[in-house]
Amino acid sequence: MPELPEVETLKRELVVIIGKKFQTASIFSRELKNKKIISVERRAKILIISLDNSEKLLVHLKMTGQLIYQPKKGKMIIGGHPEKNPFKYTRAEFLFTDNSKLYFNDLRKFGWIKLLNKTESEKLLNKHGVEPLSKLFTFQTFQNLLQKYPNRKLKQFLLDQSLIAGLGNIYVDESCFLAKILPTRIVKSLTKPEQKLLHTSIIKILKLSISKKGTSAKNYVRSDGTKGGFVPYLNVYGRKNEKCKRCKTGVITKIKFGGRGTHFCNKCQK
DNA sequence: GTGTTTGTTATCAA
DNA sequence: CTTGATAACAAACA
Repeated sequence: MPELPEVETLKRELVVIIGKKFQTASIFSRELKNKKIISVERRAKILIISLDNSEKLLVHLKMTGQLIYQPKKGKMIIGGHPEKNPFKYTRAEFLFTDNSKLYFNDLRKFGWIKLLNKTESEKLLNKHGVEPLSKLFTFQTFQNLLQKYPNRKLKQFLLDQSLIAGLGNIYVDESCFLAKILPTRIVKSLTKPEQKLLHTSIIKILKLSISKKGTSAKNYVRSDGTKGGFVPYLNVYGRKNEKCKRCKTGVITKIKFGGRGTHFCNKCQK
């Protein structure tokens, strides 16, 4: 599930396409032809590819999207295996004038690519809340948000993209684990030390995952098709019935909560 | 055939 | 206004 660290990884890897010019494209072909890419950025879980005419390609991978860059003579390795070309689930492909390519694959078709002008893209991006890795995400900011929605369940609060941008199911569960707080808690029940710990835990877990190039739990892969390296560092997600790495006595419990798979240690998260 | 997986939006209800 | 629940989208997998 591409969340902030996964999209951030792609953003950093895709600096290679900055300066390239579109030769052909399977979507928006007329609009993109001969346009040059001037930047690649990220906001929330959205990748932003800016063009030299102030329009932007916005990419959301949703659950199973992939963005794969193929250098001129590069070989494609997907999930450790050489992949047939073209991919089975390619939804769009872009050819640059130097014959390198960018593929957008998406098995479940929830992902999207939009070509928007400045106003439209700003409107869409501004719906999102604070970037948790920006310096705007201070403890004060976090506390103000918590106070604004006292009756929400913690997990629903953290998943709300309009409040804090970029957390998804994996990193919400992992952040709560680090902070030793149950995701099922009501926001207003958090003590100030818990709020503080949760705030730093969110930042810590996101940074750590980015340093490992994200979590390849299912379909997510890096821009060269290889997997991210964060799975061994997961403490709760995908570890149902396994022993807690921290307290060594608890068991990772998985429940359905707010319609989502929710993981926590039944001993050391309170 | 059934349930599960999840990001986001829409819709309805209390 | 807040919150919560459900469906919708879609396809694979157990």
